Amino acid sequence: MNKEKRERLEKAGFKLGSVQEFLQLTNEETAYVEVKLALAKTLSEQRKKSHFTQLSLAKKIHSSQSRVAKMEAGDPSVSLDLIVHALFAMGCTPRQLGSALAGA
Amino acid sequence: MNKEKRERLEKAGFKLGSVQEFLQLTNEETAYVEVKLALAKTLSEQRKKSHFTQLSLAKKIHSSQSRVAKMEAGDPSVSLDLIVHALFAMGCTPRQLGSALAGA
DNA sequence: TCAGAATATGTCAATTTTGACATTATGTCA
DNA sequence: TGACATAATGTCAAAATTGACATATTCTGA
Repeated sequence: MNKEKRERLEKAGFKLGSVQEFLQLTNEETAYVEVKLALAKTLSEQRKKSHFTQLSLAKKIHSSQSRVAKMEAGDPSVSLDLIVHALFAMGCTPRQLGSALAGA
Repeated sequence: MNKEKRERLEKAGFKLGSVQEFLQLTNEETAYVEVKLALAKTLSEQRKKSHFTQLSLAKKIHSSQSRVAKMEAGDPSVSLDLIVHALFAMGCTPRQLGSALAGA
């Protein structure tokens, strides 16, 4: 959108900048959540494939069963870092992470 | 390795479990760092491609120039979450993240 | 060579994430 | 059914991450 059109619209009362920003933020947030959920799902699958319980995985990465449950649920309180660490502990390769993300 | 062999080796003084654990932890850490650096590099490239300065990117994601510099350096004090958020702000798709990781 | 823009580095209070724990829910098998 | 393993949910103090700031360094034209 060019400057003139923006100025016309904003003069007409449209808070266009902030709407755009809002939409962009929600899109970013959507993408972030999708990535988190894709990794969470991969972790759950990989853990079961490796015949680990949430508790045994927790021990392996020096965490707790409840936190592993939250990882696999994609809970807002867990970081991507934690999920990624867990995935590597379950034997995933960076390439596998890449595949998981491609499907997000 | 089976239980008997492990017990023989441990009786002989090998702290096998912990050595294995140590090696595994360092491998996990290596993979994690590789992933972080791959994303950091992608962010730096994508930012330049989008003609943003570290400062303008910082504004866009409500962060600061210094933190963006640390993101692009893969500094230990920045989380994957922050880098991923920045990547999405620069217009990356989850699929692009996947490609970046595949090359890690 | 200089000035200004861009980037890097160090620090810190405030916010967020963490492991741990308690408890509840859901399977699962005899 | 009931005992037991596994998984889900809520809470919280401790630990890690964050934006902000100050400052230093590097880059880039003129």
